[in-house]
This record gives sequence, C-alpha cells and structure tokens, in this order.
Amino acid sequence: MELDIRKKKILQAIIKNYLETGEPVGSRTISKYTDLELSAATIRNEMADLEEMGYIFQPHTSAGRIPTDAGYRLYVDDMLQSRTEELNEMSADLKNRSELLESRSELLERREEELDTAQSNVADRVERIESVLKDVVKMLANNTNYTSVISMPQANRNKLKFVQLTQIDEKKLLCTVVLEGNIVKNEMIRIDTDMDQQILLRLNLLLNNTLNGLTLQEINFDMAARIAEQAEQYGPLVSDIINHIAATIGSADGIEIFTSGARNIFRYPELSDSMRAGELISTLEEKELLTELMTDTGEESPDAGTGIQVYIGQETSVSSMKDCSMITATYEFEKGVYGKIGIIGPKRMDYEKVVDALNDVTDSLDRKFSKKR
Amino acid sequence: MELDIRKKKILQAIIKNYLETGEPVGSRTISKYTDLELSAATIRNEMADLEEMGYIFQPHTSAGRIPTDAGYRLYVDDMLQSRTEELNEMSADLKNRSELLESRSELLERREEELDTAQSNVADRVERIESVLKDVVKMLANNTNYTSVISMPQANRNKLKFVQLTQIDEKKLLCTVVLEGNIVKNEMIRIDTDMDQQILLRLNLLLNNTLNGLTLQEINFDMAARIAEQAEQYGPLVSDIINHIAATIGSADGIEIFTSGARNIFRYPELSDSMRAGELISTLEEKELLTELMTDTGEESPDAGTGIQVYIGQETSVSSMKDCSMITATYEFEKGVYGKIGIIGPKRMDYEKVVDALNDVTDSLDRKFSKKR
DNA sequence: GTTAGCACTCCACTAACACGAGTGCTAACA
DNA sequence: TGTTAGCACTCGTGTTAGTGGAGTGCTAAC
Repeated sequence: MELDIRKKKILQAIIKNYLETGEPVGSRTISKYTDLELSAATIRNEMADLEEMGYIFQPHTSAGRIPTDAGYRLYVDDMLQSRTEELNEMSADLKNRSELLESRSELLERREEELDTAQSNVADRVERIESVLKDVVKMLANNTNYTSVISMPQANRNKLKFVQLTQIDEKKLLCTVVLEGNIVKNEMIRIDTDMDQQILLRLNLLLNNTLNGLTLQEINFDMAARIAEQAEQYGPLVSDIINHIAATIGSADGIEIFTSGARNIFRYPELSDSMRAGELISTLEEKELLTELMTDTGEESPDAGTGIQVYIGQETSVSSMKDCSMITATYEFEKGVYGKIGIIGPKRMDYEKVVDALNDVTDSLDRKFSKKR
Repeated sequence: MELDIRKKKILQAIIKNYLETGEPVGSRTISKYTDLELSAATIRNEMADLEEMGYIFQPHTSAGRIPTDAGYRLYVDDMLQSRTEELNEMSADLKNRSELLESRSELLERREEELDTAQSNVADRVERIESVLKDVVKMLANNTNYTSVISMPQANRNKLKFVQLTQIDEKKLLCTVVLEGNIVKNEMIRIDTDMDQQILLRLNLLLNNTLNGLTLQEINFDMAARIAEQAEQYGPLVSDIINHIAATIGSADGIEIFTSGARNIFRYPELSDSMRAGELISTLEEKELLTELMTDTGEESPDAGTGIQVYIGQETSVSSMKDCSMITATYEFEKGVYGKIGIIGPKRMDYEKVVDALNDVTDSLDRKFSKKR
C-alpha cells in the first residue's frame, strides 16, 4: 500500500486536530472540518489503511485515532522541510523575505523586549552569562508552556589556554585554569612544601610552557612525569598540581544544564500520573541523562543542517521520556563554542510553534553574544 | 482547660499512629494499642478536648483525628527536648555515652560507608566539594525517601581576601576574586585600553592594597572614585574593574543549592495532586524561595541551640510548602563558613528518623571537612 | 471519672444502567 | 471502481442507588 496525497492530507488533518484537542479524533471530525469534501465513511476506509501502515492507532475499539511515533515523524519531517524551503525562498527573494519576516515580527519583538528587560534588571551589574541563560530558559518555558532546558556553552575539545598558580596562604595555592573558549575553572590546592614568589613564578612558567594548547587526552602520566622531573625537588608538588589541572579540565566536561518550567508537565495529563511525572522530574533534576541529548550534534539525524533537532518518543533513548518529544536548537557563544537549548513536552506538542520559538531565541542569543565580542 | 499528662500521652499516641499509617486515627485504635488501659469512650472524651484545644481535628464527621500544625509542633518540641536531654546525659556520663552511641552505630556505619564509597569513585580524581555535597544530598534522599536539599557553604559576611588581574588576550582580562572562606569567583573583563605586564602589576598592587579585607558594603562609589583617581590615566578602566569586582562579590551572595529526590513527593498522596506537586517542583527548581530557609540561622526559633530547625506547614512562609514540613541542620565547612542541609517531606514525616539522619550526616561532613584542613 | 450501648453520619466501594462517540461492514449509488 | 448511507456493535464515561464499615457524640449506668 502506498501513501498517496489524500492519505497524507488525512494524516496531517488527524495530527493537527489531535495536537489541538488532545483527544482521539474520529472520522466525522475529519470529514466535517477539512476541505477534502469526503464523507466520514470514506475517511474511515482511509484511516483503516493508515492504521495498517502504522501511522495511527486506536487506544481501544470504538475510539478515534491517535498518531503513532511514525505518524509524528512524518508530520514533523514534512513541517521542517516546508520550513527550510520557505527559508530558501526567503533568502532568494529579499523583498519576500522582509515581508515574511514582518509577519513574524510581533512575536519576535515581544520576545526581544522581554529578553532586554530581563537583562536590564542586572543593567548596571555585570552581565553574567549564567544569569542570561537562566532568564532565557525561564522565559521560553513561560512562553511555550513546556519544560525548557539550556546548556552552558561548551568548547567541543577542551584545550588548555592558560594556567596560573597563586598563593592564597601558607598552606594553599589557587590554581586558575583557562580553557579554549575562555572557560575559567578554579581549584584550591593544599600544600605542605614551603613556597616563595620566586618558586611560584618558575612553576607558573614551567606549567604554561609545557601544558598550553593541550587537551585532557594529551596530558597523560608519562608527560606529567617528565615535567615533574624538570621541576627537580618540587617534582611531587608539580605532579600533584598537574593532577589537579587534569581533574579540572575533566570537570569542565561535566556540562552544566539549567531547566525551567518542570511543572509544565502537569499541564498534560498523559505525563501527569505519579510514575511518569516522577521519573521525568528525576531526569530533569539529575540532568545526567540530558547531557547526551544536549551534546548530540545531530550530524546523522534526519533534521540535519537546520540546527533544529526533533526527538519523538523513544528516539531520545531516555526511558523516562518515552511519552515526550524534545526539540533542541544550537546557539553560538563564541566562535567554536556552542550551547544548546531545548524544549521537552508531550508528543502532541505544538511542533511548529516550538520550532519558531527556538529559532527566535537562538537568533537573539547569537546576536547578543556576537555583539558583545 | 489544661493539657495534663494523660492528654499529652493520647496526643502522642495519635500522632505516632498517624505518622505510621497516614490514616485518621480513631478512639478504638488508641484504646487498644497503648498501655493507657482506657476504653474507647474515655479516649473519645479526651479527644474532644484535644480537638477543642486545637491539637487535632477531624477531616469530616465520623472520621478519626489528624494532628494539626500545633499538634505536630508540640510533638516535635517534646521530641527535640528529650533528645537534647539524652545528649546531655550522654556527655555527663562517658560510659553511658559509648553504649548509647553503640546502639546507633549500625546505621551510622552504614551511612559512613556509603559516604566513603560515594567518594572513592572520585578517589584519584581531586575531591571537589560540589560533587561531595551532591553525593551526600542524593544519598540522604535515597535513605529517607524524602526530598533533600543542601546549600554550598557560605561565609556569612563576604570579605575580599585577594584580587588578581591576568591578561588572557589583547581584549580580555581575567579577574580572579578570592573571598574569606576561600570562595573563588572569576570574571572576564573586556578592555579597549592597551595593556602591558608592568601596568597590570601596578593595577594588581593598587587593587589589593585598597580593597583587601573589605565587604561589598564597604566598596562604594566614593571609594571607587578615589582609587580610580590614584590610577591616573587608567582611572576609567579601574573603576570598571571595581564594578566587576563588586558585582562578583554580590553574585557570591547568590547561594547555591542542590536538590535531590524531588520525585519522592509522589510517595505521599497528600502532596501528589497536580497543583500541589507542580508548585513544589517549581519551588525546588527555582530555588529562590528556598534560600531564605537555607540561610535562616534560627536564632529565635524554638529549636535553637541544637543546630536542628524544624518548620511545620505554614511555618516556612513558603506557600507551596504549606502541606510540608522541613527540617534543616547546619554543617561547618571551614571555621566561620557554614552550609545547610535540609529535608522536605509531608507534615506526617518521620521526624525522629530525619533528625537522626541529619545529625549523622552533618557529623560526618564536619569530620570530613575538618580532617581535610 | 469511667464505661457500655446506641443512634447517627459520612466516606468508600460496587453494581447497574444509560449515553454517546466511534467503528466496521454491507449494500446501494454514480 | 470509488464513494456514500445506514446499521449493528463496541466500549469508555458518567450517573445513580445501595451497602458496609469505621467512627463519632450522647446518654445512662456503674
């Protein structure tokens, strides 16, 4: 059996209707509220076919139809494709582009304003990226009524840019590590050896000369031993310090994620029962399971190229999210340093609205960060 | 009407039973399962009195009784008092002490072990306080089946200990700020002025000489202006830097809080309905509302002195927690630098077990951190 | 002051039933 | 051959009525 245009239209109608109402949709509804001009009986026949093909299913006999994951996938792929085509047209014809942009501009402006006011609260304070991201993710959650997630920007390969040791008191050294992409980490190191400024200066030089430009993978035991040798009697101290540095770089791998609007899952009955909600909340709270999704570059995903990735149901391979869909987008903090922003909702979420919202937000983040540079 | 001993015993019996079963408790239950040897009818009379006094109430006619907040308060105060008395006895008589300790030792040891294994995962990595706290709070949530909360240790008055400017590249200075209690913060500062090592050294000296030992309150515009003046042509840059430093100290006020086991609220039906659960989840996610509770020194609380604080229902003044109780304890990270650990559960939580668990955890944290010094 | 007895209340649970939305199938129609 | 009307059937939802049991308050007797 093949998926002709009429079937596709009916499938789309079913999904659209289901997204709006959240109720199984029956043949009568489709026959009445679409421009297909077909009777309910005909629709029923087509629906039986669609069910056989695995795009829709009935929760029970004598109920309407609900899209399956495959159905959603088809719908989303179509949607994304028509989006990118639209985008291409837009860039081909500048006039059209500005007109089309205008149609979206209200929403965009409002969001922009909110972004600005969110930051004017910290106007004369220094703008801290962390709080910017927290504001953004909160705003997104509020606007969409879905749970939102954002990751701190992350260099894809953490190269060491700069190390500095500073003496804090007799027993403590502060080790400041700067990574590619200007990610800064600190580590307090307890020492037993006596120290003076001269030695500290020498150690700083030694460490910077030998370690700068290296990744965590390149700083191994072998190399640590060689450097420690050069440090003569300070060898043990130096190898201790190198351990700390390695650990620090490693900890920078631990991507930081903020969530907002977790309570929104209670808006959707299919996610609200204690079991499901509890598991989801755990996933959001512990964040480990999210990192995979928030670092997935989506190279081989069907939505590649647009920067937008859509995971439907099981596609996340996070079991607590099997009844959810997640859409992510990438923003650029500095050249080569990216972060992700995502939205988690029920499978019947408003994919179009969410994709728009994410595009707007990443656009405005990109502009904001590039302006700063 | 006065609260004689018999009434108190009955009240305690009611509460104990309710904590166990979660069901309203009737007169028959009390008359059968206590050593009071009174008939149900007598208990009923006493119950009517206790209700009049506001310690218990009926969810509806012809149901058993449930403790009110006042009832819980009485119960908890009694419990805490007998605990501290027990403690005093223990310290008075060393022999007794070791015996009593032994009785608790199993639990303590198991917990200790878990703590250790939790950390041996990061054995050869550097032990980062953040991950230690996260492990602890997670363990606590798992052991108690309540939601747990922990705050990063925080100096009560943030004094500046040390500042350092470092040049990262032509356009960027890294400003490292160390506060009393060895809290380290970083700030990236964009500059337009040209820089060289000489000038940087001078600025570093100037800033450290003038700012060290000051609190945020003491670094005002007036002083910034005076320092900027001393910096001659670098005045604007310096005042910009001072702004950044002030902002950084300010941001250190933003206490960091980790939560674990949020899903545990679904174990307790009285917290699980969408509305309540949603609000609670929000409170846990946003954390702002928790800061007040997690910084409350509890000086004027009824449980003062023990380090343990108990908030019952409305006592938290956080509306989403009106059906919860929260118990917090204080741990010491360094001298004068404290953090708090807390447990949030239904009002009918097992107060005794929780107090024990918190005492154990703070003890072991105290020991761990003091050992490290 | 304590207790047994009794009438009363109210929740929780179950069974029965009606309703309605939706289906699949068949037969008729264009 | 594709489309449509009609019809019997299914199944979840909501309503109603009825029952049982746990618990109370009150009264009267001990």
